[in-house]
Amino acid sequence: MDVFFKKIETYTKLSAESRTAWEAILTAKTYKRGDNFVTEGQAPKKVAFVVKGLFSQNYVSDKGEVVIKTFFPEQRFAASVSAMLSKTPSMFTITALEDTSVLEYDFFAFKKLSEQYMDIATFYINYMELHWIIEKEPLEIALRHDPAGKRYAAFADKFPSLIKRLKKHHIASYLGITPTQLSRILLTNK
Amino acid sequence: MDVFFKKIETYTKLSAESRTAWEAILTAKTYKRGDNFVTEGQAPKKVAFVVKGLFSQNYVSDKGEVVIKTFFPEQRFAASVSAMLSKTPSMFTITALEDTSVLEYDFFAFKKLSEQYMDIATFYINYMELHWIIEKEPLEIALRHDPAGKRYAAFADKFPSLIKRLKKHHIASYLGITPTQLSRILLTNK
DNA sequence: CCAAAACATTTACATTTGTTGAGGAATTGA
DNA sequence: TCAATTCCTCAACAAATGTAAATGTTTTGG
Repeated sequence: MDVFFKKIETYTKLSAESRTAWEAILTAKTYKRGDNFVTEGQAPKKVAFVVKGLFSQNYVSDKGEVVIKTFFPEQRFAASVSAMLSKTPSMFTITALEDTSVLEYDFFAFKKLSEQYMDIATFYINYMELHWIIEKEPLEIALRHDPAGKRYAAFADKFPSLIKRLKKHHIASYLGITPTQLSRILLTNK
Repeated sequence: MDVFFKKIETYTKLSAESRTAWEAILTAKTYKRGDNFVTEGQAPKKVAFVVKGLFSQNYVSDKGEVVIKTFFPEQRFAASVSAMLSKTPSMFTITALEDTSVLEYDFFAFKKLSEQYMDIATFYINYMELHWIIEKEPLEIALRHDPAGKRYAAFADKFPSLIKRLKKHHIASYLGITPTQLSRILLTNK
């Protein structure tokens, strides 16, 4: 539990009441490797803070190709946010790539807290600013402009430890290329 | 001015005080086609609500290739957000593709208002949720997975009026392809 | 209105990436 | 442990996209 609020406070300081209120909606859970936290087609309601382990958020095309959008390692908040916000079935599945223990909470309960406690609203704003804006802007350019080799180098540079934990085909799926192409890239960079 | 607050209220209802406070930091300005609202390398501070006209936000690579990340037509809020948030030089330029009239305000003055007035914080949250999460999630998948022809079709489908206003090379730049390739795609789809 | 600049298309060739299928290595779960 | 499964790499060929250069059209600013 401490690790949770310690992480929260990297976004903004929390009052004691806010902490207590948030604590009240937290539940500890574990997911075995291969388990889904969110399943495509269902309307999700929960956010999972990853204490230990690793989730991926992925889309499966009609042809069965898997495209990974994001990895959620330790201390990240995993959720299919746009599905919750629009209360529609999720286009993504969130899967445990490793045995994963989390602290879960109901997103709408959280939203209510954010309307009640200004510091929780501030957390939410700061979280979105960092992870949905600051981190995504360069990525959007790279996806349009950079060849996969360059995107791999950038990913490896930013998340060296993740690279070691991931299967190659997961990395390929995140880069939007086939395992074949990733093999070629790794050959070239050797 | 009315069109501004009318748009705001599509995100959340605003109290009279909030409106007055926000109104106080608004300035009307115009940009001729080709003018920059934000220039790469500078630390921007302002947000521009587009009343009439069209901006593009683009990145220029070291080789001089232009990659367009977003278009800001009427009633959108144009800004290089991550540069402002992190108070670093912008990696993007925001340019007027047409003669454009805007209502500008200082982003940090706005942030202060959002800490003071809960309804302005709610606007900011709702705005980010819609434009940075709900709209971006499918795009991120498409950029990784869909060939340019399919991305063109999706763009044309979602913004039919924009397609007519834009030069082909701007559309190509938004899709992350060359004008040559866009020509081929348009040939095929004919 | 007109000359200059910007834009769009096409062709030929190069590069990147995808597809399919095969073989061997690593991993896993009973 | 060990058989089954999953994973990785590689080869050969196919498709998508990039590059460069030529040409004709459109737009634009004076």
